[in-house]
Amino acid sequence: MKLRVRFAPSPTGHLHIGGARTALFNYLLARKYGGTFVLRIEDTDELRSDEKSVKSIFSSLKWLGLDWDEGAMPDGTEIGSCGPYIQSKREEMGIYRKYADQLIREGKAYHCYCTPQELEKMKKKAQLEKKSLKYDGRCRRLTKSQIEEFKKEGRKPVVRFKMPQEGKTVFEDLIHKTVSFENRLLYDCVIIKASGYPTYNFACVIDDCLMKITHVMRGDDHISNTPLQVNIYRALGFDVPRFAHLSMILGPDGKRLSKRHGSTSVEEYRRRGFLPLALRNYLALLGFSTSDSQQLFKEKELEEKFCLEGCQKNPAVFDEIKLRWMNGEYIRMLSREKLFSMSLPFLEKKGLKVQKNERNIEIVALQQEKYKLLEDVPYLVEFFYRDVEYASDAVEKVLKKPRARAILESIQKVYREMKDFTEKEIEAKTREFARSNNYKTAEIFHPVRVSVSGRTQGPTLFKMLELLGREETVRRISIARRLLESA
RNA sequence: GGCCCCAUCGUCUAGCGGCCUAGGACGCCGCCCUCUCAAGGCGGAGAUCACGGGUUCGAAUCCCGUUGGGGCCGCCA
Repeated sequence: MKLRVRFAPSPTGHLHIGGARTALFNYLLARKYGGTFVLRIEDTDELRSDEKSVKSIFSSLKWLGLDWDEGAMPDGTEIGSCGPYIQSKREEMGIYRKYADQLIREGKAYHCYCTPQELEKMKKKAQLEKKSLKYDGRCRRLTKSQIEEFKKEGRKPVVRFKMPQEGKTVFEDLIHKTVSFENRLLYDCVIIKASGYPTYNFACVIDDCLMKITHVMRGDDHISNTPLQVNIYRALGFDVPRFAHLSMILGPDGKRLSKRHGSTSVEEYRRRGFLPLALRNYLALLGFSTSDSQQLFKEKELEEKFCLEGCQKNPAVFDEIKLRWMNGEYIRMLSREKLFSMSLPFLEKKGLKVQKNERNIEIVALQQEKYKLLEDVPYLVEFFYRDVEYASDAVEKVLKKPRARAILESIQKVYREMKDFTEKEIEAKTREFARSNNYKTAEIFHPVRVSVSGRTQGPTLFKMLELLGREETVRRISIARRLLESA
């Protein structure tokens, strides 16, 4: 049987890091074994689901390069023969209702007329008596007259699934091995809400079955849902799929990753200049590793090396420092042209309108090894395009050195008289100047650097001057000299 | 509180009974390279394998317990 996996987000916000990791692992598993990766939208929460989130999730998945073979597509169409792939549409078709009715007919489910307030009271009471908080199943055996009474009151019932009350529900998890639950601790969960919508646990089972999903890979916060679902599969006479529960991703404080830990949506990482392949690589290493603990994976290499055996049971702390390192690695692997085009939006955001030409490509590439994020690019290149802002520490520590004034005056003259203002020539002339005047090279290099860039750190000096051009170099040295005179 | 899951350097992890005086990666420190900053190269610190019992000739690896952390306990998914 061909492997089929799915990613089934609920559209209640942007794609979260944890969701992205789940999607990635499903994608990798499908690619590795030549299976099918299905995308299903679980929008059965009528209040919180919205179209905007669907769009955002699509765009994040697409950005990460996690293409799906089947399911809802960004243009509103659907691919595949198991559709619709959006649960609200499936609900409209009465798919869930049909199976719920079947269960009721077979005596495996029943109507429950308890109101939320009554359930709340029940829970409070149980709490006081230190009993289990689960629903007590009181509506399992309602008399005809009781039902009439409720109907007269206008109560809208939910449908509850009759959970077995003895024995154990056991399943083999591909990552956790055998997981077992006592049935008497399970409870009759709601499968159809009063609104007529299915609950997650029900819709999920129906759809995974109808969509012929063979492997359900998801976060291990779903482990406790699994016995419920297994029993629903069985009651319906469905085959139970294989489960693989992935460990959680935690924040630095060891708590489940959430907004208060900083950026948590893929969208934010994109905005900050992380590269999709870098994020993908990093995410893959949260809960997966090869036997040689490989860190960096080339394109397609993850698809080849991914396997369930390499998946981790224990939770992983999300380490942005390591992600940044990895992002730097990926930025360094970019071609100059690619680096430039990817940097453009970030330059524009900072008000730098930069044409695509050889000079500008070179300017951006000049400090390629320094960027950790694309967001770093504008700051590191801005002085090429804007008036220099002299950093105070640079002025104090370098420009105000006793001999700097005289040196700047002389070297400016040298530059002014040069014919070919090229990297090689500038270096030759500058070194020659140092030698004949008995200066240490550093005495010249540093003030020149600060003069043209305003900073003590920057690209390699002579290339920087060449790119700035003779005019601009000379002009900036003048500005620096004037600054010193007025100081 | 009940149930479930988990437990190797600060972090991600290798390890699946002897090769482990525990390997790699990030981060940290030092040195080298060098026009600065990076990048790169080399080296270092960093884990009594949570703790306690077993099993075994032998345990980070298997079993039990304890502790700690996390998850779930919704007409949310």
